Formats: sequence, structure tokens, C-alpha cells
Amino acid sequence: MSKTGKVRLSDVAKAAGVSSGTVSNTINRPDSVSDATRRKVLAAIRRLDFVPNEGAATLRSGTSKLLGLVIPDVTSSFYAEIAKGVARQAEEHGYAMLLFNTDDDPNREIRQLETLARHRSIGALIVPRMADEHRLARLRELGMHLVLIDRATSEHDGCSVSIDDVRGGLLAGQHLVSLGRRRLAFVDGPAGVPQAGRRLEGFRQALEDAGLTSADFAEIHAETASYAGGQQAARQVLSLAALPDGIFCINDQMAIGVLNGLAHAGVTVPARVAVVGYGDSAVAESAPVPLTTVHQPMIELGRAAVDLLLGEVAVTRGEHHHLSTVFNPTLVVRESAPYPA
Amino acid sequence: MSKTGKVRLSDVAKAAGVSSGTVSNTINRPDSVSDATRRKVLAAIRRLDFVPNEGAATLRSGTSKLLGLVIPDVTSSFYAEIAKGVARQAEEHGYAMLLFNTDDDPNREIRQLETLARHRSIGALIVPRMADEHRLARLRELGMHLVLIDRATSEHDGCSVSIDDVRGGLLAGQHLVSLGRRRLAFVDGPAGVPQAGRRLEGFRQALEDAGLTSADFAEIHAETASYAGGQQAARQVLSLAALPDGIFCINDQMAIGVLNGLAHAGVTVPARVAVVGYGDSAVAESAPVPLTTVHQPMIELGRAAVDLLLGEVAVTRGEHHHLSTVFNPTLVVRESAPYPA
DNA sequence: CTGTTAGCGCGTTCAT
DNA sequence: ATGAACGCGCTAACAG
Repeated sequence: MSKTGKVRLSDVAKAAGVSSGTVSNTINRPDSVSDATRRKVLAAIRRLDFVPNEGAATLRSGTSKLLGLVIPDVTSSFYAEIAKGVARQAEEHGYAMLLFNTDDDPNREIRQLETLARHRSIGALIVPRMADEHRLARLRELGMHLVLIDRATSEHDGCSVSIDDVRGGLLAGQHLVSLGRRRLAFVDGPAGVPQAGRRLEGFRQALEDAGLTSADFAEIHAETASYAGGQQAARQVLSLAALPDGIFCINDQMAIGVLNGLAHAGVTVPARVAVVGYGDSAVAESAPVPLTTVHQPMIELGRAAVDLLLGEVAVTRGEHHHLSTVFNPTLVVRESAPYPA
Repeated sequence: MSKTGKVRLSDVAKAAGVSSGTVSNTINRPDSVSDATRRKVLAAIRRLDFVPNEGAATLRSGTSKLLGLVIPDVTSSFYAEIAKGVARQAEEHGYAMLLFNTDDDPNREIRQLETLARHRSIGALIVPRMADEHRLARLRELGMHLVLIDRATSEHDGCSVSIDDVRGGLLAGQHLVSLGRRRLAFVDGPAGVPQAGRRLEGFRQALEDAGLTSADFAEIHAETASYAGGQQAARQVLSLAALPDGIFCINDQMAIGVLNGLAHAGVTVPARVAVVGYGDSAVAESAPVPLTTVHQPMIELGRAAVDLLLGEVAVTRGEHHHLSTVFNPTLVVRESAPYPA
């Protein structure tokens, strides 16, 4: 009925018997308006079905109520959870989230970041798999604020959020050791992923702390860090001179593949081999043997990323100190590597 | 370096020696500009690092290059895949996707839709779990175009995309019947979900077509349509007078729960009981017994939803005929209900 | 094919 | 605490 989209702020002002400046204040700085005025204005807004035009606000203020999340692929549960946290926190602060999947295509990533700039977004939360420092710097010049998610190195000049992978590996290692496991294996996809390297580092640390030597330790790399890769890794494990009694896998999918491979060979889990996964994805709980795994607080991480971004934006004067929020993973113990009875 | 954000379209015009209208044309309607002019303008754009201000364009044109996807929860792989398809297709048409999770909160859903309206989004793709027809109608009055996703009823007045659930159930039923299975069970969570009802309808149809009677059929409802619910359902299945030789589960999570429950009881799959899931989620492939399941083309569905939305927007004159795109699910045969040897 | 120009609707001074 | 007025940068309509 009400031809909204034709109702302007000035119409509201007229209807409420105030000036348009007052209506703007009522919307954006309610505290700077008297109680009675605010009531009148809000009533008029509702009565006329006024829908503010963000485009006009963006043009006028130079910045929009938009932020971007740029990730490789939202169908990965890891990123989907980040997206959920980001969307939630953005919403609570009056922002909306633009979501972009890069599909690991550097050109798309660039275009997406430029789209964000065109929309005068306050900034982006980005998993920089592709963009190099140079490009990120250019975007900063455009006035965009960037928060890096789960970045490999910490040599960047910006806020970032991440999870302590070394600690995650340490938790896994300590758990297996505490279970009395002494011949350990680490199962991964192709080497070279920084996160995996750090988890391995923590894992090794735990073994060292327990007095184990490299003779007690096998490092296995499958062709992919997937379920199929896990099955493949299991075959390699079974061909080792001595069967390990504990296996740490770089993610839950691989762990389930390992579980499957071991089962086919008649090797019981956890009796003969304990298995620990990583990520606590939805599948961990419903694995053939429910998976002990390292949980990562991704939703919280997403929320923290938004907070960092908004914090950076809020700093108008003086130097902004870039912050890095690092979350601790936790161990979720299930049957594949249970506490001793 | 280049103080971008300070470079305006008119600056580009000056630098290229053309008028601002021409710059606008080369950006928005390249075909309406001569080759030579276009080249000059694009060069100037690059040289000055011009970043168009979408806010201004939105204000001027009355509509933004934004569309919204409003779903219950992006961490569900079902919706994540839709999101991926939508983002991709939107991007290819020069649009960006705002993502909103309702978390099944009607108030949030309303606010999100209003946010979209404030941004003068062309429209929204929505899984209307909460919004009623009245609200949807109000949004349409605001000039927003709506495409409904996976909607229960088809009594609405708008474009929609969905998957033929009856056919999905039919596929599952026909497959089990073709395997020679004659005592069938249907496993679901609480009754009342329309999608589930339609899948059951198709399933029953297949049984009828094969000459089976209701005596050959058991309908089992667990407390939740989850992995745990599947385990629970398995117990009910095992307590039936006669063990079924084929089970159709409403989703893959339940199917895996059923698999687990049967395994615990020493019932072999598929030898004694064949199991068919629904959804072809990532877990189906890595289930203890790889799951035969009904695949739903969610990414394609997302893309189709965007096409419908853009099509609706493109119709300026004359009546727009609302379209419904219905996708056919397909059966993915794996070990839990394999083809006869 | 290109140039000219008038606002789009809001936020933000600066008075009062 | 409130009002008046300007202009943010762009598009569309029209003239040439």
C-alpha cells in the first residue's frame, strides 16, 4: 500500500513536525534527542513505513554499513562456521556481511576485494591464500581495513585472528602419550601447508617432552588431505615395520579414512591403535568410531575478527596498534582415543 | 599512494578528455561507446586508480548491485551449497551477495529483510521458514523481488526454486525394490516436515507400483532427524517383528546413525539390510559403509534462484509471470545399497 | 556517439 | 535540543 521507497527522511520530518536533521539524529544518535521528540519521530517513521536509503548515507558519509568476508569456499565447514560468527557479530553491530568465495582463484579474489571497495565497505575479513602483501597494501590505501584470518605468517602489518596450531598439535600429542602410546604416526596430505607444519611441531614437542625419539615416530603423507587420502595413509601405516599404537591426523576427514583403512585390515581402534583427528567437524561425532579430535572455536574466531575490524575503524586519531587474537584449541575426547578406563 | 577514494568519475572524465556521462557509459554500457573512447577512458580509470562509488550509483539509480540470501544456517551443508551457487552466479552478473542466517528467529529474519530494503537490494532469495505471506507481500511493496527456495507449499505468488522431493523418494523406493527388497522401513525425525512428507509419498508410490502392501512397510520416527536419532531409529527397527531388508532414511546423518545401530547389533549392510540416505552430503561417501543416497543439485539450485531473481527484475513492462524451477534429484549408488553383483 | 545538467536522499555543519 | 542549507558522486534524460 504505502508506496515506500518514495518516503524520504524529509517526509518523516514533515509528518513529525521536526526538521530532517532531527530525524537523522533520532536514527543515528538517539541520545542527542529529547525523549518526546524521539517518540514523535519514531511514530512517524512507523506510520509512513520509512525505509532509510543506505545508498544516500553511504554517499554522504563516505562509508557503508557493509563488511566483507573473503574465504576460499563456504561449503567447507571450517569456513562456514567462521561465516556464521562473522554474520552474527556484524549484525549485532548494525553491519551486514558480504560473502565471497574465492575458490582459490587469485583474480576473483582481487575483483571481490575491489567490489568491497566500490561499496565503500569498512573493510574485509580475509583468508589470504592468494592476495600478496602488495595488493593488501593497495587496498589499505583505498581506506579499507583488513583483518587477516588464520594467516600463515605473522609478518604482516594488520590485525589478525588465528588459532594456535602448535598448541593443537601439542594437545593431541600429550593426549596420546598420556594414554601410554609410544609408537606414534602423523598423517597429513602433501607437505607444505603452514597450519599442518605447526600442528606437527606441537605434536613433536609433546613426544620430545615425553622422552620419545624420532625412532618412535613416523610421518606419513598421502596425496590429498581427504577421506581417500586417509585410506591411502592407512595402507602406508599398515606397511610400517612396526604398527603404531597412536595416529594423529591433520583433519577429521583423513582420520575417518584412516579408521576405515584400519578396520578393513582388522586393526581395532582404539584397542590396538588410538586415532586423533583435528577440527571437530560434524563428522567427528558420527565416525565409525567416534573421533577424539582437536576442537577449534571457529564461530568465536569469526566474531573476534569483526570486533578487531570495528575496533580498527573506531580509531580515528593516533596510531592504531594492530592486534592479533589467538584462540586456543581444545581436545574433545571420544572413543577413538578415550581416557583409560 | 594514489589517494583513491578521492578520485571521482569527473576526474576520470577530465583526464580522459571526455564528459562524465561518457565515463558512466563506458562503465555501465560499454557498447554505447566508441572503441577509441572506451580505450581512453579505461586507461584513465586505471591510471588514476578510480574506484566507483556504489553508494552514489545506488542513490541515483534507486537500486543497488546487491542481493540477499536469507537462510536458517550456513553451517548446514545444504544451505552452504546454495550459498556457494548464489554467490557465484551473482558475481557473474555483477552483483554481490549479502548473507544472513536467521537461526530460525523470526525477528531476525524480518530485520534482515529490512536491511536488504535499506540497501535498496534488488531482492532476496529466501528460505521462508518464518516469514509469512503478509510480510513477504509488504517487502514486495517496497520494490524488493523475492525468490523462494525449497518452499513447502506452492500457493505463493512469486518465483521459486525447489527440488522434487516426491521424485527423490520415488528414486529411493524404486532402487530398493529393484534390489529385491520387500520389507521396507522409512526412518524420519518428528513428523510434520513437508519435505519429508513428500519424500515419503514418493517412496510409498514406488512400493505400491511394485505391488507391495502396507504390511511390508514400517514408518519410524525418532526424536531428532540427526545421527543420534538414527541410532535411536535403529533400535526401533531391530525391535520390529520382522527385520526389514531395506531402509530409507530422511537424511544422510540419520542413515549413518542407523548404520551404526545395525552394526552394533551385528546386522550386516547391505547383506541383510540395504540402507538409502538422502542429500548426498559430504559424509555419505565416508560413512562406515559408503552410503547410497539421493543427490540434490544445491549449487545449481542456488544459481537458478539468482537467474530467476534477475529475470524478474529485468521485466519492466507487462506482467511478470512467476516461474518455478524444479530440479530433479538423482540417485547415487554406493555400497550400502549397491547394484546386484 | 558524446556532452550537459539536474537532482537522487541523507548527514553535517553552524546557527539558534 | 533543534533547524536550515549545502553537497557527497553518480546516472539518466536529453540535446546535439
